[in-house]
Amino acid sequence: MEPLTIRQREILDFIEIYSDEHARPPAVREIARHFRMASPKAVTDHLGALERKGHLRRHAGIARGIELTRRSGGIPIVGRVAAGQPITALENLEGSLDVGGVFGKGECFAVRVAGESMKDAGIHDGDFVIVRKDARVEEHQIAVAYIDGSATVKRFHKTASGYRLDPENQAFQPIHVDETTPDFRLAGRVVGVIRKFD
Amino acid sequence: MEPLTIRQREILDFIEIYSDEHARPPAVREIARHFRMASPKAVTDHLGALERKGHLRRHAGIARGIELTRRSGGIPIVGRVAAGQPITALENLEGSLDVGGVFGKGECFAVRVAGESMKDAGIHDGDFVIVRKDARVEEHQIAVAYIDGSATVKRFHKTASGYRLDPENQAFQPIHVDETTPDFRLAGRVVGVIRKFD
DNA sequence: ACATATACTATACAAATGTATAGTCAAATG
DNA sequence: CATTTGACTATACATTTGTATAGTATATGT
Repeated sequence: MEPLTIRQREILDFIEIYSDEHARPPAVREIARHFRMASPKAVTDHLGALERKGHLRRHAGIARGIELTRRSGGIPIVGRVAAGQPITALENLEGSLDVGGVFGKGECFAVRVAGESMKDAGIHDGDFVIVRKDARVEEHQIAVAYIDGSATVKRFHKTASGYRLDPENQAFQPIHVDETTPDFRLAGRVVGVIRKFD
Repeated sequence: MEPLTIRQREILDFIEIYSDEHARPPAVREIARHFRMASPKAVTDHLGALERKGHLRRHAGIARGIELTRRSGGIPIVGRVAAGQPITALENLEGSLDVGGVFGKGECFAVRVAGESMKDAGIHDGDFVIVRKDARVEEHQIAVAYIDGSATVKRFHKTASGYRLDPENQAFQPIHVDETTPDFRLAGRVVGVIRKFD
């Protein structure tokens, strides 16, 4: 997707925040007022660029006819991850979860948990963990890591030689990560859990 | 809260559905068109009534200035429940949880769990359980019940003399409910759990 | 040097939209 | 039976709002 200019980013952010706060999109002149622009044309030029780059759709003639294309269907659910593919590869998508704003505004995705290796943290087989890509993972926080083609949920620690990924279940062993570990990457921090009954 | 007439309910429903589908509220004349009304005044009369009854707020002079008061912040969070008060009494509200559409469209609320009596079901202290008021509670499902002024999360069973509410933790005892139990009521079925980290 | 894109100002116009006045009809209410 | 309320029609008006034309200035790439 074509990159945004700084100004376009600012305006897109404003539209998102305004939409959240007011439950309706802003009017062209409200955007202009916020950025102290003297002419509505300045805004429509930006809206045209943002529409061309695929970030929003405009409905001609109707008041506040700005429709954001992202946020429309919730966050993607990532399932089992095939070797070598990035964790958010479209091939792995199993649907989406409309979680509203519970888990903040960062870019999130959900992973369906397989197995009971985190049961003492209250994370069970079939649960969805919500992962924030932009959040830094600090010592002792729960994270999703990507090791040699498969995703795993574990508690994160730094060690002398690299990292240690602790399960929360005595029946499982910690995973030690160092320079020799093939294809290790942190996907993001776990910011929540969702379980659905029936 | 003052009850709505059939027509007012229809119009409120339309505004909610339209807002979901378009990510903006409808215009007065769009509502009129949908209901084949010849005058916008018919709609503003209804909007006035809906505003008076607390279901929406209008912002004078601005296009599509209808703000729904319910869905504006997600589902309500109910905390500790004082004796004799209904579980959704305004006095008990501790905020709200914007859960989007994950748990369906029925009327939901969230209860913050206190204690570990359901830990074997993966429901822990501090978790939010999502309760659907309109869902029937069947044998062996998890439900929120309201007993003599306090809310509790338990697994539900019918017995010869009434009901049994089972904890999912051996350290706790089942609760037996019969005709002598004061003020027993099922609040709704638990359709999900949410846990937030940090 | 020239074309192109970004980022605007200034002004104008028409359509979309909120709101109001005046009145009708029927059902509910005291 | 008079009054109120709900649910409208018909019409009008002012504001809000999207959109367009014309033009300026700056930076970027060819």
